[in-house]
Amino acid sequence: MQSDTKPRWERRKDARPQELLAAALDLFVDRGYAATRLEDVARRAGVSKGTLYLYFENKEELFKAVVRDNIVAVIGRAEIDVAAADSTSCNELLRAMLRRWWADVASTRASGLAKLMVAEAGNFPEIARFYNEEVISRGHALIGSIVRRGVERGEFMPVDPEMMTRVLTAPVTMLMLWAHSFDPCCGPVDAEAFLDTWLGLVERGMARPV
Amino acid sequence: MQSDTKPRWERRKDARPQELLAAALDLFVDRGYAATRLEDVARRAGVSKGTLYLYFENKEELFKAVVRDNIVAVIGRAEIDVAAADSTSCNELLRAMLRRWWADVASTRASGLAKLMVAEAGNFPEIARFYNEEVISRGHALIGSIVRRGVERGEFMPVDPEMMTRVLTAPVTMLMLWAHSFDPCCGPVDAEAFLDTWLGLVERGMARPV
Amino acid sequence: MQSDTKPRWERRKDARPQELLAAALDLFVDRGYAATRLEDVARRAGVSKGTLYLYFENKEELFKAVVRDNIVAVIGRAEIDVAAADSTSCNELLRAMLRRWWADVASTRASGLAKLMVAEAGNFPEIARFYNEEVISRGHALIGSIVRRGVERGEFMPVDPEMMTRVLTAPVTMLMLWAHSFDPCCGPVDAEAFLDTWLGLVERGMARPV
Amino acid sequence: MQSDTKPRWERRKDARPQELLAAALDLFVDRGYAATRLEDVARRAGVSKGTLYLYFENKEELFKAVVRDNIVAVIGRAEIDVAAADSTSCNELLRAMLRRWWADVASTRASGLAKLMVAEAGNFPEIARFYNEEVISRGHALIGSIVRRGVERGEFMPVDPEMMTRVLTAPVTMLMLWAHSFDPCCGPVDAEAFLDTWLGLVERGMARPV
DNA sequence: AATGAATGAGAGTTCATTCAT
DNA sequence: CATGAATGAACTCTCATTCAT
Repeated sequence: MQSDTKPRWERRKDARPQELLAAALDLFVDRGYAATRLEDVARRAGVSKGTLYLYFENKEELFKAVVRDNIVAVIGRAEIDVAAADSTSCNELLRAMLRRWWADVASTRASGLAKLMVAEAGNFPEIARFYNEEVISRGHALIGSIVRRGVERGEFMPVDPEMMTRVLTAPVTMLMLWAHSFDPCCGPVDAEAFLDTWLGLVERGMARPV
Repeated sequence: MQSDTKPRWERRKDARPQELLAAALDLFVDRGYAATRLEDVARRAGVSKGTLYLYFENKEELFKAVVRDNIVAVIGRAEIDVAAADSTSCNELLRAMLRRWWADVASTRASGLAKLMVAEAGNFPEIARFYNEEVISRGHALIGSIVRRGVERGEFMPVDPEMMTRVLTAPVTMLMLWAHSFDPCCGPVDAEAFLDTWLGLVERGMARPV
Repeated sequence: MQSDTKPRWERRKDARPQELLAAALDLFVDRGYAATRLEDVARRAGVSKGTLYLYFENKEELFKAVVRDNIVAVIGRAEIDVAAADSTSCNELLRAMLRRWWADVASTRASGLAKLMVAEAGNFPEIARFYNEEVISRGHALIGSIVRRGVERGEFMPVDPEMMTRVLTAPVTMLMLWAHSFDPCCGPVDAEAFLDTWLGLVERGMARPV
Repeated sequence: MQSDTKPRWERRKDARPQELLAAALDLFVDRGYAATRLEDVARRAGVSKGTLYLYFENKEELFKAVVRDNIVAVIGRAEIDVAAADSTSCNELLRAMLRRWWADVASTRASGLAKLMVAEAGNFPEIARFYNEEVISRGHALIGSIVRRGVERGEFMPVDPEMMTRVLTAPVTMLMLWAHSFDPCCGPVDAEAFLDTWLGLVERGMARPV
């Protein structure tokens, strides 16, 4: 369909943003915000420095776009599923959501964004607020609704749903953070075993019944 | 408390490295490694940019010194206490250690080190390994010994001590990280309520006994 | 007025260079050569950036074309009129020419060219020389011929016609320059009042006492 | 007093701003704002690019500083002299001021700023306003006060002082503009002859017949 | 003829590091 | 010891110009 002699623009405008976002995600995640050079992002996406600026206004906007691009769809789908799962036991639903979070986000490259946000929240309060509203709050609301339902139905102990939600999400978040901080240099955590242990604890606690 | 034989400026001189390390810790924690300007560190310590180089070879060495300097002896004391607390119930001991960690480290300025390490471990593998050995591993060993003892004595459910240790420490670690990332711009977490909820869950889980 | 044999887009095509020149004049006048972006010129002319290069080799050539294109035939007509006005009093003729200059050029958009040339003459000596020959010199010759005639006929004081010509044109030129520099941000000058004051001074200062 | 082996900083901090301002004036004047590279300014001042930023926040601030540095003192002194010259004839005073303006500003390198302001007023409305207030308005007020006094005393024809002031300053301003636009490529104007012609015209045109 | 995606040299700006004083 | 002026490499961002479509 096309001669291969001078493929100056092999790819299409439509694909560029995604290619750039993918490249940016990779580099931001493993070098951090400041250490990521836009020229490297461009090169990894197979374009030149200037091209990047056709699609993103500046480095900060690129960063925001990466954050947006890697979190919205996942949360959106999860919200729908939870709303539809009224008949499932809350315990089952909670376990399913936490495992799904792991499978869909935490075990993927996108988990690096969590570390990135922890690292850069101080430098980008605006993005931190954005991430808090679009990711953390929505995630908490999702888990929180399950906890609340479970408490109301008498499936769960009578706990403070807000706090319990933070507690419930913390270990999975830590799994994400380890993956992009200590794991690479101090050996990886066995995530499956960790999750099993964690979900077991959630279900029944540490104390041995007498 | 301090000998008065030395003239004032010499006493100042001895304090310089500590003042610089303190200033550097604050800024590294707030802004991350790359975004921290040495000029700001110097100014905060009340000296000039050039003076900093009399005490630290370069930015990287300063960073390493900050990490090394802030690995305090808290763990050492805790290790002794745990070894001595043979008669205490493991449940009590575990709760005590987690609360103590919170009180002595996580709620203090030193907690910033945790965020710093999570943020920069990828860029400083060597120092991450060092931190892992001196802090994380020792902390895990400490908590792990309690868990193992509890399991052996039949106080705790038969869990994998290694994994359970990671699980047990994760929420408190998250509390430290939040304090230096999202808290400043998205409102603080109520740490006391969080800890209570967390320790409650650890003891008995979510499921309501029938 | 225009043949309808050509289809619409071809008529458009013929108009393109003029549309581009008009857009370029506006922007060059407002922002100067360097600060004018070719993309803005193209957009203002309703075409794409690439199209501009079909008509002009590069930015410099566009600039030169703008200057050349805007050197209108006004002077030519004025030259004829002056030659024909042998019987008019030189004072009347001089006043008429200065007012006409104002009415036909200085008060119109074309006056921007003067500002542009003052601003960019240093960077484009070649085009400055061209402008000098085609506009300034001819304009000076025109006014100069009236002055010389007036002096010869004893209507005017015995002045140096060359110098007096420069003097006579300066205030009207300034009016043109103000219109495209300070007027937009510091409020416009009342041109009519200015001209009246100016011509009054000229009349009293030029006329030979009887 | 000082060995000449390693004269890394030959000049003092105190002298730097002036050296940089002088270099910047030269380059801004003959290349225009945009075409002046800060590296060239620095090199001409004998320092490196970075040093420039120790003294001026950015290019725009440097530009403003150049404008400020080259106009204030002159106008200030003239204001004092005019206020003190109450007994001089207004005609004499006016001629003296115009000649002095020529001698102190218009014939010097600083006159390039007038051209620069005309060229860049559109791009820097803020500086244009500043220049208008600090230079043009003050200059006009100065000349205007002489005109008004002359009219009141019956030395001058009954003219509108505001307008006449603009008229009176226009030719000298044009002299400044020519010097930095057409003169270099089309041959210089004989400023002395021009001024004589101009002042002659002014004298005859302003003086009230007895 | 027209488009607009792509390029890459070039300019402004920052900051770790040096060193004469 | 302490200073802070000076440096220059490195990075972000711009825009004239090209060229496949």
